Amino acid sequence: MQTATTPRKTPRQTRSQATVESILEATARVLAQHGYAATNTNRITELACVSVGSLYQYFPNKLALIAALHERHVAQMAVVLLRDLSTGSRESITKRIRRLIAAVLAAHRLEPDLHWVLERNFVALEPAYDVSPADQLVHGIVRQILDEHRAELGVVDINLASYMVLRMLESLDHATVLEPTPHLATDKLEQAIGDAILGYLTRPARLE
Amino acid sequence: MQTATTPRKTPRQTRSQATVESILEATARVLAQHGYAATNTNRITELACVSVGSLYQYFPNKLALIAALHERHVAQMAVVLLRDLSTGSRESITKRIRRLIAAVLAAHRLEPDLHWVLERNFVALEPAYDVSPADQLVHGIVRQILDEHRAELGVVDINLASYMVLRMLESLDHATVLEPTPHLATDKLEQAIGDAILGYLTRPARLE
Amino acid sequence: MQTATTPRKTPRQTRSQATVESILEATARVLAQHGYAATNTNRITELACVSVGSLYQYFPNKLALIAALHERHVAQMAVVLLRDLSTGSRESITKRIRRLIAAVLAAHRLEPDLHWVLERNFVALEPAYDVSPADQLVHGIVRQILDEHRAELGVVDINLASYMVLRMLESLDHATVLEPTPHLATDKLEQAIGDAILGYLTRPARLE
Amino acid sequence: MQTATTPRKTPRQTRSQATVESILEATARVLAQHGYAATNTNRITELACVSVGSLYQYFPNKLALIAALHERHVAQMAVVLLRDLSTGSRESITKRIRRLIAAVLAAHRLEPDLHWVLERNFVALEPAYDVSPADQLVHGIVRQILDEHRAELGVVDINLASYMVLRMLESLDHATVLEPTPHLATDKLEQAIGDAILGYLTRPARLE
DNA sequence: GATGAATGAGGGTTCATTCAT
DNA sequence: TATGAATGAACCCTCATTCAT
Repeated sequence: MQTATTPRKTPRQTRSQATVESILEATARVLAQHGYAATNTNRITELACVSVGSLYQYFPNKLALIAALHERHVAQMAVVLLRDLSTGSRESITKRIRRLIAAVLAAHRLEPDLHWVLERNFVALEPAYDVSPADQLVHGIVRQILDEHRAELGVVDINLASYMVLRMLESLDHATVLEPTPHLATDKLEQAIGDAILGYLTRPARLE
Repeated sequence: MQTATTPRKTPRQTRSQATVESILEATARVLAQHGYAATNTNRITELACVSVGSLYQYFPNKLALIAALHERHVAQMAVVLLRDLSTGSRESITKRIRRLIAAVLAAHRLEPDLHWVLERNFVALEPAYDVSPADQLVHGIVRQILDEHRAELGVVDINLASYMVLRMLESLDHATVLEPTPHLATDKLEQAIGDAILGYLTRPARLE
Repeated sequence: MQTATTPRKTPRQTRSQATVESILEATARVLAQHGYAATNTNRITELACVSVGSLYQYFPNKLALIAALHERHVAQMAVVLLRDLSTGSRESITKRIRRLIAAVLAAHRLEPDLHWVLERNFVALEPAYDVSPADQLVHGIVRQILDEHRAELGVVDINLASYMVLRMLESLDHATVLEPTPHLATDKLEQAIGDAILGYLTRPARLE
Repeated sequence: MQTATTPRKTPRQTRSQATVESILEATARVLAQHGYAATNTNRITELACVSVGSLYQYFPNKLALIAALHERHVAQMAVVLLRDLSTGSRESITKRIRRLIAAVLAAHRLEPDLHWVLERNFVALEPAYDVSPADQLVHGIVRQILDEHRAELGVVDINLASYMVLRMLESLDHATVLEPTPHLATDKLEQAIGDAILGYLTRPARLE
């Protein structure tokens, strides 16, 4: 079953791997620098010092190329997340949340512009790509934290709570990394994101 | 000084007003249904039952057309916001925040898909359009609330706080309106958004 | 027999005459200022403060409009020529040639840019317009001069000679009026044109 | 620094060279046959039996294509001029002028119609193209002749004189080659052009 | 008579994709 | 396998001309 965005063939020789690598790298740079609309196969292959034909030897079409790039990108993010989140499962909830935020921020800082472009254009096109391995990883960790600290927190609906936390994480990270707001120091923002999430989770009473 | 996105001429007769209206309407529908990339002048004019020439009588180019649509859209959002936010400036902070959330949600529900597409594609292209009247309105109200309840809240940095509140508002509303999450009832989500913002604002102590 | 470039109807009322006049005037200005390619009916009617419909009430199409303008222009040139050439038929050949040159230059100076544009674009399109009344007038005068001074000149073939004189007149005048050559004073050029034509006509011996 | 009329890429393979050649050839024929206004990329590519895409692989836009054609054309003219003018620098002025006229006529006869169209439309659009290699060549030769025969001639102002000679050359050649005047034999015309120029240059006295 | 809204064929240009070499 | 020349559907936009009001 060969979907439209499946890579055409896997390169076996090292030379071919280098070609594919340089194509992906070029795609990433063009996307990040010039945006989705200005990203065309000519620009990519020129920057990659490769002929168009080569591109189509490994990718059936443009979308598949970008899908592959997306996959590679989220895989790289997942590496960072796994590295930063593999420990600390016995810490306080505050520590764990703060650690989570730091990890997600680090992952977003890998290639902010590329991430931005892919998120805005590609994922919107292909909703299936929304639930990437990295997303799932973060998702799982959030659920786990909420689960393990359920007693401690006033949270009733874990589904709702984790959804909220994920949304806040994502959007605040986006804002922090991708839109460098002048006059707002990054460390203060990171602190504030933690405050917001923890505030939501641990809010003692509803002062209606 | 005629910028590239200024409408070409204002329709005077009722007939031409109807034409412009139908063009804008068609543009909105095509954008919402098919997305930015698939929105071309042919599709628009076909749906509007109008010739290409008519489009270009009133808009100097495609971008100007979308700019006009954006302007119209945010104006409509502003109407809703003004209607829902004109009162209640003497209520408790909780009430005010909840009212604000409800208003912003209502505004986003006007044309969710169109809003989404414009936000993701058009505004990204033309950053000048980021600070729409509607945005400024909400921005002002948030600052005002924080200002007037400063004593009550533990907030120190008002810039930071209002930035955070705005981000949370925006992204959570987006999520709520644009991505109909199954298993999460809208009213509960709205409640949760309030909880999150109020939690952030009124969080009594930092439990580090 | 209604050819394609025949004016549609002659305006009888003074108001209509004013309209036609202002259309022609606007056409002349647009042609002279912006060139043939940038001359379109919209620009013309805007400058004329007249609706497109009005234009098409008096001219069946764009070509007819320009033909009419051309006709008007050469008529104006003819007026100047007639005024300056009506006397002096008994003077010396030198005087007559110099007078002719002065007259043709004066005629070209009426609307140099417009003349340039019409000559280069319109006449090439419609070769029939090449032999305008003004041309015929000059043509006749040249023949007459050559005829009357035949004995005096070494000229044998009057056809050839008048052809040559006309060509020299035309091109040198063009150059003088339309391409203001720096470092070459106009009066010296005018003198030189006379020298050239007279030199050709009166050249005593062939120094082969 | 890539100006708007610089060719896009130089064809390396023989196949692509043939393509470029056939495009230029087709452009020349369309221009010569149908004129500047009726020359569009569709017509060109159809006649060249080539797709539009191919045209735009080698020329960034229509103007660049025509610029390239112009360049090629004047280069071809320069070849003829160089061939015919490389000798004879020690002959009498009469011989030299006659030789010059014959050479310029030969160059103009290469592709009269194309030359005409390019001169009238393209060069007028892009004045930078006015001073082509061929022009400069002729210009230099005229100056040289006048300079070397200065004593012999009554010429005082060499600037003025060479300007006049060039104008006469150009316009008379134009007329001779491009407008086949019936009843005027070409050889007689060529003779007359020489008479005119020599007459101008050697005119003994001013018979005012 | 006058207006100007509406039309749509036509033109320039791009770019994903194919395929002969 | 790699190349890059060739393709052509599709897109944006212009402007001469018509016609209902």
